[in-house]
Amino acid sequence: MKGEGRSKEPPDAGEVTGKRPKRKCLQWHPLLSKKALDFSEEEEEEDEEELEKVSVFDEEVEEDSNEQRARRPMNAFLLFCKRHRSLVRQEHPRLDNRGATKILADWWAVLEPKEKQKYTDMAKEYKDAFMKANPGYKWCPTTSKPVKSPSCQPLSNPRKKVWSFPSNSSKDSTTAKKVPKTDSMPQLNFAMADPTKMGGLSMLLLAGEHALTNREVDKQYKLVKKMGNSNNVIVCSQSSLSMAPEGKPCRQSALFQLAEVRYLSLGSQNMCVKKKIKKKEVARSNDSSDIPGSTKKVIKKYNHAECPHLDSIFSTIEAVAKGVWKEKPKKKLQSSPSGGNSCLPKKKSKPKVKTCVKDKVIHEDSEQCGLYSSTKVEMKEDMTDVSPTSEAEETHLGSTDLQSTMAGPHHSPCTHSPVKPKEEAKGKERQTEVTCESNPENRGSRKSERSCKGALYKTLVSEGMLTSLRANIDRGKRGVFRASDHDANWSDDSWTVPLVGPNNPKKLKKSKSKDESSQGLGKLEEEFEKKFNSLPQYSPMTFDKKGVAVAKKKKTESSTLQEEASKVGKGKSKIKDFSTQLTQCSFKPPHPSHPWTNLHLFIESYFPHLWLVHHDSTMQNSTSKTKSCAPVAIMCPDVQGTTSMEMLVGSQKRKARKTKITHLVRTADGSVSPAEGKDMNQEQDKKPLPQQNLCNEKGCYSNPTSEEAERITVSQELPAFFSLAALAEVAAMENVHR
DNA sequence: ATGAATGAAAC
DNA sequence: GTTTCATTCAT
Repeated sequence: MKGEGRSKEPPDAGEVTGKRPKRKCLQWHPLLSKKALDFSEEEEEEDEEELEKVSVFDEEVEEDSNEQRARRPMNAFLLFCKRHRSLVRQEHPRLDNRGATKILADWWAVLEPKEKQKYTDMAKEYKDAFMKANPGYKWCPTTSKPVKSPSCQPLSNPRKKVWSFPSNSSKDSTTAKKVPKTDSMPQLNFAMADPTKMGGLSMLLLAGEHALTNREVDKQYKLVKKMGNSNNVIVCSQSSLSMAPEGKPCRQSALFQLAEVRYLSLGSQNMCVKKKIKKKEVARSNDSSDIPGSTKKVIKKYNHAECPHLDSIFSTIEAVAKGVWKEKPKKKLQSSPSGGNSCLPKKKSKPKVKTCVKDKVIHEDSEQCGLYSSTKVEMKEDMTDVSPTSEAEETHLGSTDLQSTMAGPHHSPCTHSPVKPKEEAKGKERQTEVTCESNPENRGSRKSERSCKGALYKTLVSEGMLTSLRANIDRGKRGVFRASDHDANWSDDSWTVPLVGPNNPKKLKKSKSKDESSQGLGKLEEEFEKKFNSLPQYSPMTFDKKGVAVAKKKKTESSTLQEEASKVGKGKSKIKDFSTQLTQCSFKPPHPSHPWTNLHLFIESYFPHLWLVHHDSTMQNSTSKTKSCAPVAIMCPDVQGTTSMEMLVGSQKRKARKTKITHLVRTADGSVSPAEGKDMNQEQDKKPLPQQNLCNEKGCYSNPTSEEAERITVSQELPAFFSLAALAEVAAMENVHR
């Protein structure tokens, strides 16, 4: 087992294709170098390393430090997304994230530079801080080959450095060298601690995060291990909690505090480590499942981290222990309990795993901590001690935190106790500016959670709390509002909405999980949150207006269209595959008899943002032209980006990846069908499809024949734009008949 | 795990 | 130019 991990390494390192390393690479390095215990291959950067290290305790090889890989800082757009996504969701509850992202992109596009400024500034600050904290950080870790940067590599092992965490990767030239052996931490801390630089909370955050994650964690783990983890864990969580409140007074000092804490050695408590455990990891750990340590570690992490929510955590842990974690569990069935053992999946066998998961879930429900074997025991311990406290604390903190953190004038609305979301919902109705959204998400320091988010999220989903709840809400709301307005009260509140049923464990859990996140945060995170929250949040209305304005404006300057069209025609055309989008929307084709108006409604409901544009610009076009290519065009930005696309603000700048491109090909029978494959591009280039359904010089689609249209309508497999076109066609025809 | 967007960085 | 990966979270 131990050895195995290593075996993997060679391939990665050895073969450098020249391409950037993929995720795989990430997984690789930490253990390998060391000894890779059982984990042999770690999946992801973060967590594993820690785990492993722990095991190692004696010596930490530098690699340990490396293992952890810091996450890239968010860019302006991402910050914007994070800040506004909830708003978008409020407006369009139906939309899934992808759709929301599109809208966000549109919004972003229409924002004036000035308005973007804050975001870009923050992004920059964030980045700078990050880089300071992580001197040698590479965005894209080089594979085996070190890039040019000196920071990276150690001669001895090129691969080891790959990940480039600052701490270890630190530059050789500077002091870094010693860091690895002794304690890399100190340096980092200091750097961060530097008052002059402290200005950016982001920096603080990063620094703190980073430092903690790497070294601190290791240390903690070690300590814990020695001491007996369960207790430690508890302690940690408590301490962190207690500190939170007190910390608020001085934000700037947060960093310092962290540093202090660390150095005190206190022992373990330092704040929260936020790492997410990847499934793979889990799986691996599982392999080694026999080893109690692994489980423990996991548990610990969670506690510290932002995942206070014990229940979910436990379940996750359990899953991890089993090695099943990754799978999505369906709760419905339960298999025999014994099954648990049987499923130790080293690999991911889906079916089996599922079963296991189910078992787990069930167990939990029934006995909360029904774990298996060794894991079980430990878990219990932790739980007993922790649960009560943590829970109470959580709640408490939850509100407290919010207030202190959110303090911002505008945030007030958000500060509500989790318990009563409803009220807010009412008031909230359109107050986009306030940002309730920040509340749930931000407040929770979602961001930091990123690390654990994946796991947590999965857990939630698996438990059915998240998805189902959300879906239900959506649905319900939809039913009510749907036609009328999209104001949608449905907002983030709904998330909190636990109201649904206090009794219901699921709900509770859910709400809890949120709270937990908030509470779990460290000060640093809080700071970050603050800053983040201070970013302007623009109301949807604003964007709508802008969008319209832009559209109009663009419309006036139609000249560009031509260009685009020609461009497309040249063969550069790459078509995005919208079919997925459509399908995602649980698209239901309107009844053929639907009149145009209905069609519009339909479109609007499914593609709100598109509709927006369409409304404005396209419609007119359609009037003049007999054919309604407008909607189609809208659907297919890249291609006929021409007309309508132009109006669309933003997005579509990027070309679709080759892999994602769907090409239309006329088949022998004359029908059009999507073709996949890389070759398609070439084909397209060679044979311009303008003649086909795509677009003609004017940038308009030729309409499919009615027959074709119908056929298409039936099968949803076809690219969205075709489907829409077909729909439109059908609808139009029907209308005419009437 | 995927994808949807933008953007920064590394190729 | 292309590819990764940052964010979120429904699927």
